[in-house]
Amino acid sequence: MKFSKSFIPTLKEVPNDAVVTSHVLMLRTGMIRSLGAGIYSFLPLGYKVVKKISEIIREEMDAIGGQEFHLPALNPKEIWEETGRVEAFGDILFQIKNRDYVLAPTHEEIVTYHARKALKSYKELPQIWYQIQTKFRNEARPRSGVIRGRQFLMKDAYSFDSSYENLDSSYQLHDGAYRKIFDRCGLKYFVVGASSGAMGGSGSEEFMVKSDAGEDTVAYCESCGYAANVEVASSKVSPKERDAESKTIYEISTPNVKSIDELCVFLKIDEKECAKSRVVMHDNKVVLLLMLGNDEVNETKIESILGGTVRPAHPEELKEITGADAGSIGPVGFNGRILADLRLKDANNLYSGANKNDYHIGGIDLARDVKNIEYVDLRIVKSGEGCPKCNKMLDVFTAIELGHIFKLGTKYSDAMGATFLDENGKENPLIMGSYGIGVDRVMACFIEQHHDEKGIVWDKTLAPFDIHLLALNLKNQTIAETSEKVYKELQDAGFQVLFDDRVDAGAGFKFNDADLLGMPIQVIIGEKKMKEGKVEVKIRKTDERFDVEIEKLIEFLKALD
RNA sequence: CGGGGCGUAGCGUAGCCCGGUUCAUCGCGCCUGCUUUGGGAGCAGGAGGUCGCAGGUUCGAAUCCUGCCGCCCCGACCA
Repeated sequence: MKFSKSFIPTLKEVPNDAVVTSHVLMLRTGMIRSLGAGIYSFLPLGYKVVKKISEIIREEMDAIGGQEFHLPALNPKEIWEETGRVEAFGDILFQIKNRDYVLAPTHEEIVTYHARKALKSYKELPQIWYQIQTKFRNEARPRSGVIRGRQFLMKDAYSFDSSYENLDSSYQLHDGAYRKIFDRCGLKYFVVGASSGAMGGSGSEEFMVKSDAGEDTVAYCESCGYAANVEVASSKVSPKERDAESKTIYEISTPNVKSIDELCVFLKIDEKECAKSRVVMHDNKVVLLLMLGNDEVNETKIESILGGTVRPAHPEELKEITGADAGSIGPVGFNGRILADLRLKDANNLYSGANKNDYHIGGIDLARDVKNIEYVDLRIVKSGEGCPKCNKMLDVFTAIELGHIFKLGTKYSDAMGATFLDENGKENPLIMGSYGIGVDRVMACFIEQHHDEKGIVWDKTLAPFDIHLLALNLKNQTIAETSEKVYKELQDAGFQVLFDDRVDAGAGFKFNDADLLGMPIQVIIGEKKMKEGKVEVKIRKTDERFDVEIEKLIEFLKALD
């Protein structure tokens, strides 16, 4: 492809409304343009990458027996009503105004619709159906470029099995295929076990990539691979040690002391000697949560312990229940259910609120002074704490979800009456799995992981072109002729070449564009090396440069692979 | 959906508080010509604008007021 004839609108300046690196670079390299919030056009260069990713996905899906479909994005609403998901999706589901259609945000209903009509016998199972297709979700707040859009490309796959054991193997096949896909794409990722949530079913895993642009927070252990959403993650932290002797309980006047930090300063004590109280309402009942020092409460953990939703008590409620305002509340004399974090188990000589404004209590022995206390894991895991599996250091960071695999079970086949006849002629619901990959996210994540201050650094696998050929001064006849010849030879040798043949662009301009676009190899033809019958080969990733005789160029480049 | 910010040429911006002969600024890009060609070139000339939209205040609005639309960020949400 000749640059002069291509539509590759690179930008020198960073567009105003891009913040995330991958978004900035996708705009600057002319791979995408925005059409509205969360809606992007893929330009030729960007679409080349999309096609490369799609091809890798196809190969790996085909390798596990997947069959590619192309299902409509425009769906009759009544099919979605069969599973109750019009309601479940709510505002996320785009609905067509002048006909009863919806724009599909995923395709469980549609594959189940076809399966119910066509799959009748256990002999036809298992089936793996997939497609690479545009999905629509009316996100309240699209962000981070292509990472969270209202329209996006997704590979979605669905498996149909005759038993849960067979579902397990379909699921394992996908797990393997996903690892191959992300490996081949050159992504550094990790796998997080997740609860399947409202999707239903018995198990699921998320394929995640570490990124500041991420929307999930995960705890990850580099050394053993432990990974968990911070909502459910635990860690090894030392509990408050029990002193040999318990002091007697005593009240302290602590005017205007509200926070644990203020209390520590005021009393000249360590935060590990303090028990922090938080009061929440659950099912109209009061629950006091007790944490060591400044440990933070994990809302998700409480909700799974208590069941149902929990909200913080209002200031008025606090006053009524405890007799004090936030900052002076404590477990001693508290009338209600008390949950304490495991770190506080049977601790003594603690300081906490006195349930009386401007007073705290010292010398608390939880075993002695507080009755009916339940010890559970309530903490939010922090970076640097011990991995629950191997005790090495945990890292806590945000991550982007690239892929998700679910064991669905019979949620959709039950709702829609998709059944098959087993060996005994008995009718059973199809047992399903569902498996998704965000194709544009793969692209964005690759860029997040593979760039430097000059631009993108592609690997050969996903690069839009293998080689960026730069002819520096095309007004020089020799260079013009040589570069044209080299361009042909490289293509004949099977390389995909982007040939910067722009006559009026200066050398520096071309170098910078080449570094920005980031093809793995640059072949530079200029007067300097030309005199010796040589061209320069530059490796984008390492900035290594080689002077190569023109006749030996192809041979040299092939050896690089 | 709550909070914040922004909207001036393709991109990035100045002007807005304090309305009027700096009122539409500057840089990049674009077009023409010449020069230049190993790290985002130089000179000369040129094109490009309903100042997001609608209303209002005023003799006069990019500037003040109201409403709407759009975009970005934080949060909530996220099968």
